[in-house]
Amino acid sequence: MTTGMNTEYLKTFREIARLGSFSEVAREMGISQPAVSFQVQKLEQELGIRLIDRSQKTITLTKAGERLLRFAEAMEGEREKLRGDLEQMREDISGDLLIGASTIPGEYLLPKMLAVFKQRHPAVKIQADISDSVTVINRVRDNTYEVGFCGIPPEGKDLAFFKIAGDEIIPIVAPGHPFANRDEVSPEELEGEALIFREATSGTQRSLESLLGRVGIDIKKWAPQLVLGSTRSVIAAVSAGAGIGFVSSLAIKGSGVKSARIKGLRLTRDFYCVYRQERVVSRLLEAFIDFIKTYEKSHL
Amino acid sequence: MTTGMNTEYLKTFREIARLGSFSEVAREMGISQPAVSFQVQKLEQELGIRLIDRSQKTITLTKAGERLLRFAEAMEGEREKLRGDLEQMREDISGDLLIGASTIPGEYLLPKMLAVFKQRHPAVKIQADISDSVTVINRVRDNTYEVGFCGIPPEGKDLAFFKIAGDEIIPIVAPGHPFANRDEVSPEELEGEALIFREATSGTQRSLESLLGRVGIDIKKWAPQLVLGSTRSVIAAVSAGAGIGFVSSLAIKGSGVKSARIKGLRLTRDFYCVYRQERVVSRLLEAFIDFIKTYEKSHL
DNA sequence: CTACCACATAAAACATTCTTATCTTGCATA
DNA sequence: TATGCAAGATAAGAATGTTTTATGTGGTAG
Repeated sequence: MTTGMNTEYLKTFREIARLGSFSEVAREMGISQPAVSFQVQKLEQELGIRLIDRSQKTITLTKAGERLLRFAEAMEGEREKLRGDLEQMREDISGDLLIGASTIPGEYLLPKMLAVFKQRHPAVKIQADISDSVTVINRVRDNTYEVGFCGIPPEGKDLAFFKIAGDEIIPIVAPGHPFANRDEVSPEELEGEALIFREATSGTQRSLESLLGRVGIDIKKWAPQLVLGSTRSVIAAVSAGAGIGFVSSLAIKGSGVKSARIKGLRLTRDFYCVYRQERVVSRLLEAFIDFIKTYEKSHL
Repeated sequence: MTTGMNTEYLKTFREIARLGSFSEVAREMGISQPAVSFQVQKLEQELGIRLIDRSQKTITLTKAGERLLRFAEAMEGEREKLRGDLEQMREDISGDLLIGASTIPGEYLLPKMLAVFKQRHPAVKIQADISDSVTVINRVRDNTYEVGFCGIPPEGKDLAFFKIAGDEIIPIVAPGHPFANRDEVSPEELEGEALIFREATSGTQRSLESLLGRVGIDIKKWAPQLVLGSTRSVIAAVSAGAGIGFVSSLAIKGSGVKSARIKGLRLTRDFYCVYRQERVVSRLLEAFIDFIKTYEKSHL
């Protein structure tokens, strides 16, 4: 109903008071000039009184505008104090956290998340071990790790889990490769190419095998050109023009390789956060799980 | 980018603290329960900390929640003070205002507007005279009225004006009349009916005549059954079954008569607010004109 | 157990706010 | 005065945000 006065509008208003120009505020705040006009109009409407006299070349706050400015500044001060206090409360959360993660989540998902968490709770010490999904789940179960991140959901009621991200395994090629500018390639076409696999025990390779197996394709019959020990080495080999690799979509951004799609097929899988089902958890663990759960929502 | 913390969310939060239940707050505030959940989530996201513990049957504020509550209350207090001070400033606008208005604006548009203005500026005394459009304009020009409302735009550069509302002259009949349930009637059909006109000098009658004249219809050839002296009497006569009247669409709501439409024809006109073009105007007049200009925007 | 109550989640409807494009006005310059 | 420029206003459509409706989930009491 009433649109409500929000911190953003008040900030705009303070900037107008400071800079004395709508356009300049717009530039400074990275929004368009009409957006500034709009916000001022909204404030004036909500308060039922003119705040800024813009009939002359130079704009001036009205008396009411001056009053609102004081309010906006008081408000900002309170807001700052609030921020500080909440910061403090977050610092109260401290201790050590031992995490296990499988390769893809550990290398491509966790680093950013842990950095944000660490910034939010500076007093926390985190150690993250990287292994494979099965090991992660076992170590969470036996309480070696307090939390784990893996590519397969755990079984049994002793462990709780939730999905943290979706992923897709996609074929990649060097930019000069014939497939580089094609949206889709057919499974038959792949068979004739120089393929680069991961070792058979890797989670990615196993997912690839089982996902293709579901649609009747047996990749064991495809003779790989190379078998490499990590996602990074596959990407490096592909970049060097050694052939076609299959890697997690999460791993390729910024690597310069080109991705394709297999016709009629999405090789998707999910990653999970796993922890022991218990009534009592440490405040730290609770905060961490909570953070992971809401991470996606609050970071784009 | 950030959605910003607005007064509405904080109000919801205070209500939650007071009532201890999302659902109840939803009922009380006339919104749905998911809307309440949503707002709390937004707050928690923005502040990056859990505010309400809702894992048990009864919900409790966390420490951070308690802190936010104090903030919300301080905020509300400041907001209240601001409201009071602005109120005060509005009261500083005082004096007398003499307004002229033609019939339709004077009877159907102004009453509500003046009531709202009066509430906002209690120290102002307003007198509104009702006459016809031409008189209104003349009296504004000679400074008898400070502002005028009329159905025709003024000529000459000494007067400023702007549109305040659009209107349509439409045929009306009693609910039992053969035209009552028809969307449209043709001009020919009208000619044969018992017609009720206003006197020839009325603004409505003149608009009717000129608007129909433009499409080649000369209503002087239509013999009216009755010629009445006011919009209200036309409506009364129509209600009594005396025939077909032509009145402003603004005048008929709640009167019980049925409106029709003349095929292929919209008899539209606008109403204007008129005042003298001067550099210096009284604060009262400025506030009044400003209010009228923004009235439409801020009241639905 | 089972029913119920309270909060969470999802999808779609709905509303607000922003951007782009264009207009108007005042002022400075020629 | 014309002419151009800079600042703000306005309009229409795009992009976001918020709410609703419908449904899921879990805890608690009977």
